[in-house]
Amino acid sequence: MPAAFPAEPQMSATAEEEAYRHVQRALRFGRYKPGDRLIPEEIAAEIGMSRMPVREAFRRLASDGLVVLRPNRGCVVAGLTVDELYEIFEIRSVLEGLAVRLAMPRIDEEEFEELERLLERMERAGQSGSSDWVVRHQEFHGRICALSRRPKLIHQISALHVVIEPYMRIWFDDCDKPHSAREEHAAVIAALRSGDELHAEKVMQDHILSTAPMLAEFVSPSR
Amino acid sequence: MPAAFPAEPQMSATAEEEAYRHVQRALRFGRYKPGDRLIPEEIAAEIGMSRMPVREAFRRLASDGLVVLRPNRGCVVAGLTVDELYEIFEIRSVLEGLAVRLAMPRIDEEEFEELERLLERMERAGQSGSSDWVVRHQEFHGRICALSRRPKLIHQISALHVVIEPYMRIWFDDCDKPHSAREEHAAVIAALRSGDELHAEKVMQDHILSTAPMLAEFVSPSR
DNA sequence: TAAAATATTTTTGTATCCACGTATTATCAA
DNA sequence: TTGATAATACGTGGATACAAAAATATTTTA
Repeated sequence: MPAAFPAEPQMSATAEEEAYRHVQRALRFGRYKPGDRLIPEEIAAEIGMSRMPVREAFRRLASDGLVVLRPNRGCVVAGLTVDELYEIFEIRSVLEGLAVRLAMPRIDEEEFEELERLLERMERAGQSGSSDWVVRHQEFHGRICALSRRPKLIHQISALHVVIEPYMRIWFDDCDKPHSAREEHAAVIAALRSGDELHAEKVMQDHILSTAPMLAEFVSPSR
Repeated sequence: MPAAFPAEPQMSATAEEEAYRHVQRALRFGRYKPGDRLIPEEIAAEIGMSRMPVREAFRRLASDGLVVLRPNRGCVVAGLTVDELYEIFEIRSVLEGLAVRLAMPRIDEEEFEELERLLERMERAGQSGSSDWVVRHQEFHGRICALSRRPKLIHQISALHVVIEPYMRIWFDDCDKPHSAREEHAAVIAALRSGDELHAEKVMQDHILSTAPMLAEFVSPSR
């Protein structure tokens, strides 16, 4: 089974890794809000370790764009402006488009059925209103990306999904109807089945770009 | 003047920043080779600081893919396999293609002339055989990306250029003839001038993908 | 009331210490 | 000799205490 996202839980080897996962998780689920200050001491105490590994984790989180580190001013939860959100969706559109193009030639029937199962799960999560939908949605996109067998590509796309996850949650909670997502994603599968790589790439690009405006209302006006 | 890469030198505010720049620079210029171990103590002594900021810098460098951090085994200079190199070029092709597409509508005559000047500089650096060519080449691509006015996009592309820089240097040193680069880059400018966004995007994509195979011979067989 | 001076809190970095994993070397048996 | 194994040196990951510098908050002064 190729690498996919969301990343499956994994025993954390080092303290830094634990701190990284801990804070990332909190950010993904929106436990910290944009602008919140993250105090190394507090977080260290929370997980039961010293400042050092937490500070190291901050560097990685900053690199991921989840957090902003300003000299002598500490660590603050990053918020996205509307422009930044659009930019991320533009980037996602070409990266996931590429993933689709590369994945296409090697998808077999079994994998198509897997994708359809994932679509089903996403649909069910959506109807039950649980914000599990966001995870299922990531799972669906992650599965397709995984089929490209491009580790770096998968990693980059995954990182972008993490950044937008909090906004996806707010969005989904606010408009709980399963909206047009079902058809859009079904169309992606259909395009994959078509055998036309460039067409499938385009469909994925359009799908991603079409969701950006819907989300845009829910970004924090911060920054 | 919009942000571009290579990043212009900047007073390092923190020790971590200094360590980060120091090691990144060494890696870009190939002072450390893939597989080399980086010992925090040594590097700290080299710059005149303690281990902590160096360790933090390592996390960022690892996040950039310049270095591999394995638990209890420390920090090792990352090397690219041929597959990874190709993957990076695939990613570059769609990201820089996107940058071109977005930049196109807002390029004015002045900026075209600037690009032509940069092309000229690159050409001269190539003829003089100085490995300055690599920097000029980055400058050219960086300028075009900058015109897209997408900070995150620029940042991501820049990070990829840093990763491939050592290989570009080896490549250039080994085949010092100015090869077909001149025409390729002139074609990019021409495509930008054409006013056809999708065509320009395609030209940039093809340009980038065409250089990958030439470089592929020079990747370390390490990993 | 506004500006200046002072105190406080945070952040950043240093120095030092220790437990533990890894790698290397030396030792010993086949 | 050669291969396995034990001893050792080294580096890593982490803790902790401390100092300097910067930012922030508070008080004093004009």
